[in-house]
Amino acid sequence: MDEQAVGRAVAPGAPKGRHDEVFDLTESERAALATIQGRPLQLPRDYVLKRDGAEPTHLFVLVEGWVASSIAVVSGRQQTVKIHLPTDLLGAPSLCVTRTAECLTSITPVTVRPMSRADFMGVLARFPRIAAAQFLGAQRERVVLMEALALMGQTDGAVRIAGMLIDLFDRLAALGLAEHGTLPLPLTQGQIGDLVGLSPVHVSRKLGAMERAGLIRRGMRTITLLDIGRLRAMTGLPQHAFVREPEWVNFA
Amino acid sequence: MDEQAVGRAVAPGAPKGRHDEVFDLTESERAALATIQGRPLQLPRDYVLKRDGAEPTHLFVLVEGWVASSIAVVSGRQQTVKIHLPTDLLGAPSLCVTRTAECLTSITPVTVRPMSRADFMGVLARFPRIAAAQFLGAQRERVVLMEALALMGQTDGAVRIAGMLIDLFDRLAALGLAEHGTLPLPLTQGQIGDLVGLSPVHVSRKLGAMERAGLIRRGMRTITLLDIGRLRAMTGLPQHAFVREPEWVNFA
DNA sequence: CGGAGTTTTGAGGCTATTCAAAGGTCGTGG
DNA sequence: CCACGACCTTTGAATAGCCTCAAAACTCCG
Repeated sequence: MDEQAVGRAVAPGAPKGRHDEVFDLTESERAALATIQGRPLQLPRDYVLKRDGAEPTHLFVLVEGWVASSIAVVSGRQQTVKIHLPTDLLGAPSLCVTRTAECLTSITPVTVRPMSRADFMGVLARFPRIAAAQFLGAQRERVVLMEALALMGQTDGAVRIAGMLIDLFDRLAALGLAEHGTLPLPLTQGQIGDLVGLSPVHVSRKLGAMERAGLIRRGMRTITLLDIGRLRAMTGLPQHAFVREPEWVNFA
Repeated sequence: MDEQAVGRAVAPGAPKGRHDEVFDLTESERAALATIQGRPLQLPRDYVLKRDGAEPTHLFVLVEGWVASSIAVVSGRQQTVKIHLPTDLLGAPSLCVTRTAECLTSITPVTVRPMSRADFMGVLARFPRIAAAQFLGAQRERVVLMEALALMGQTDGAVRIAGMLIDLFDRLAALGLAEHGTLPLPLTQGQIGDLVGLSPVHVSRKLGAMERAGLIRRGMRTITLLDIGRLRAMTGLPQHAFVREPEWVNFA
């Protein structure tokens, strides 16, 4: 029933992206989102897009590459709370505070398009469907964070690594960037440690053990999940179906 | 310049609450939120308001009492991801999924008002300021979760307990329910363990050590923070100022 | 007063950490 | 093109933090 969608042309200035996740947007909605985005910016690896403590004047749309969002705690340690992938909106959590809560750092070379917070909120005010989609998108991020917190608090290192791999696999697969269980993994073991709350040394040990157990196979900056079902079962978390065009949302 | 607000009467059906956190709402906005809420429901302690896996057909506004939101992981363990306090909106994260992600359980006897998700989304569609406020409120929850995740992943048990106490204190103080560092704490040590990712036994040891160190004093179902500054410094996290009536949000 | 649930304390074991050093990989400059 | 240096990964050994099991003391409520 959706066959014609396959060949549907996408207007050049208004690409289909994360904003269409909940509702199929109209041309004018898509155009509004496109016009408030600045020119694409290319940035090298390990570039700090936004330092925590700064004033959150604008957001970014991630076009290409990976970006880590992290929070510094006591004694020089930091937790990476999210790996952002292409089409993600960067910096939204800090809209609610006067000084940025998270530090955004590129993991790979990246392309981003900046967007002023005033322009973004203006679009939300004028387009109720976009506002609803962004509200539900923020709730989705809450669910992801809640489950990450559950793994961090209640499970051991191997399970947390499994959870991270499953999360990245699902999101990359949705972007068409992971096939047959193989995904790019441009993270050092230290960066994986920041993500799952382990020391680099222990990440090395656990990855080695998981490879010997036949759960994964490691390549150069890639990793293959050999038993996705078993990795998912290790976490004990459900695989969520996210809402699309819910019938309980109506716009007069 | 806001003097007259002090004596402003509040319409009985439309109390000032969490929804006014970002913007001072108009009477019609407040009325719209009030009319979609069902009759107050009184529920006993340890009552499951919403089991994870169910269909998320409605939300609750918490009027009175404490409610835990938790997620079950492998092997019978569960992580409490948030303690909800009066005026909180319950169940919003699950709006984005087809089966509820979190389990809501009352910690104390509670009063809640149910609200259908369709009615709630209808109000968001009709009132852009409410939609913007809810969007920013969801981002605020993201920041709170990100910081909880950072503590869970990177710090030891004493720091995580300190973070939990500071969070509860700040939120209870904003409600006028904590004075001079003393707050009600109707949680068992097992429930605290679910919240900070420790066993009940270890919670007991750490609380004892913190009391001996002069950081806290324990009463019957209350706790007194004797050195809030030091407890806050232990976490290494900033004390956020959340936005109120930001000048970068305009409604035509 | 009795009983269920909660808190405290002790002992032993497991997970993960730190420190340390060796081996690999990659990019860069000679 | 090779050699070097920086960074990353792996492995070992000793230690710290937390868990489980277990039992005793306490609290609260019926």
